[in-house]
Amino acid sequence: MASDSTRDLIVRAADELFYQRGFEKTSFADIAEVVGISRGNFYHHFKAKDDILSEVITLRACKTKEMLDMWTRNAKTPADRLRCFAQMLIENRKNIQRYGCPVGTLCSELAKLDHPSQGGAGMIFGQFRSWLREQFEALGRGVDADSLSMHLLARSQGIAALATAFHDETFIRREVELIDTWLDDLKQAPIKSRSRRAS
Amino acid sequence: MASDSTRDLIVRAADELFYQRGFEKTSFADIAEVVGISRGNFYHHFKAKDDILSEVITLRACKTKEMLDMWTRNAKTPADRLRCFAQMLIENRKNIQRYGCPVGTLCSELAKLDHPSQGGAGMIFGQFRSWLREQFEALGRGVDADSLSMHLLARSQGIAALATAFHDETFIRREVELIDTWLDDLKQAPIKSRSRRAS
DNA sequence: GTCTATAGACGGATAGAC
DNA sequence: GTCTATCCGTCTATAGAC
Repeated sequence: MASDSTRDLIVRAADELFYQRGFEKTSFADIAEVVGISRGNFYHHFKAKDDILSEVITLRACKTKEMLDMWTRNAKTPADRLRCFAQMLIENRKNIQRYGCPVGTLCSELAKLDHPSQGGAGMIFGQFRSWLREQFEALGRGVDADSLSMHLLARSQGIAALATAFHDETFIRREVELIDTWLDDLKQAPIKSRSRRAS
Repeated sequence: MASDSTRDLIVRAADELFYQRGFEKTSFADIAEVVGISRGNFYHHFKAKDDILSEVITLRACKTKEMLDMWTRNAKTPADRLRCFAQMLIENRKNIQRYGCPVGTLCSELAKLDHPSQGGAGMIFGQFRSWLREQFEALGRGVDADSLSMHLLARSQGIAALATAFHDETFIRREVELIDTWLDDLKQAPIKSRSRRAS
């Protein structure tokens, strides 16, 4: 994975550029310039731009798995693991304010392009969704674990979106704190997430 | 605003295409084809693509104002008005699942392009933010009205982002119901939004 | 004659593909 | 390195209103 082959260098450079400039806006020349190879050399490794995108998605899926595994190892309780997820927003706050969430913005762009790799990008969301669901299940939320997972995932996406628009770091910290509070309340309160409306 | 002048036809067509395909991907030829005019004709009305974007943002700001005014008129209580906002996600669910939130995706794209109109697009978020804050203030939340406004705005953005990725209409409805419940709880509970961590 | 709307052709630049 | 397609932006020409 951390190989230094030209092919891997291309994928890693494309990964970064797709995030910072978007898929459509990133040209072969941009990637070649970063890697330090000629454009002609390119088609020796990838015959089309879409092929690079596929590999970038695979790379991101691998990095996501590594991160989730690390959280699973380092944090001992499900609640702490969920807090790791929320904390990610603070750790990556600079990039999020500039470029948004790497997964969310890629999915959004590919959706508008109606690109074949839409589903692949969405699977990275699926990785988070499954991992979060496992944590909520371990927290004794067997019934609505998936709903809670999607809810938390959505909150993180919303925070990223507004952080990009308003460039407000305080907002990120405040919302992450709200998530932590929500997780605390979740442990005490019984099943409450859906149900009941006052009307 | 609802004029049929060629200029307005261009702006309205661009508005739709920017939403569906993205700003970068939409070409003059695309817009001209929809409007039914020649490309050469274009530059009599707009001398650059960025000028169209500016007008599209202005148009969207106007439409947003009209919508907010309508909610203010039609719903009598602040709580009902806030529910109108959440309900918007359900009403626009089809388009949201396909293209995401018009405001969020435009802001995200312009941020990656580092486009001069970034701020203009962000101002549409600002319209929602101000209007929501007014409702929370009217609800007796003078202190944290802006935080609550940003929180609700973020939730709506997160819902839109995941709805696009997973194409799940049930998820949208469930999350909107959660927002309604949250609004109900807000009326009863005193100031609770920030504060207190267990740790 | 002047002004405006429209059309179409041209050129420079760039991107993707080979 | 080249080839082709596309796109942005400019230029010129035409037609009608006033």
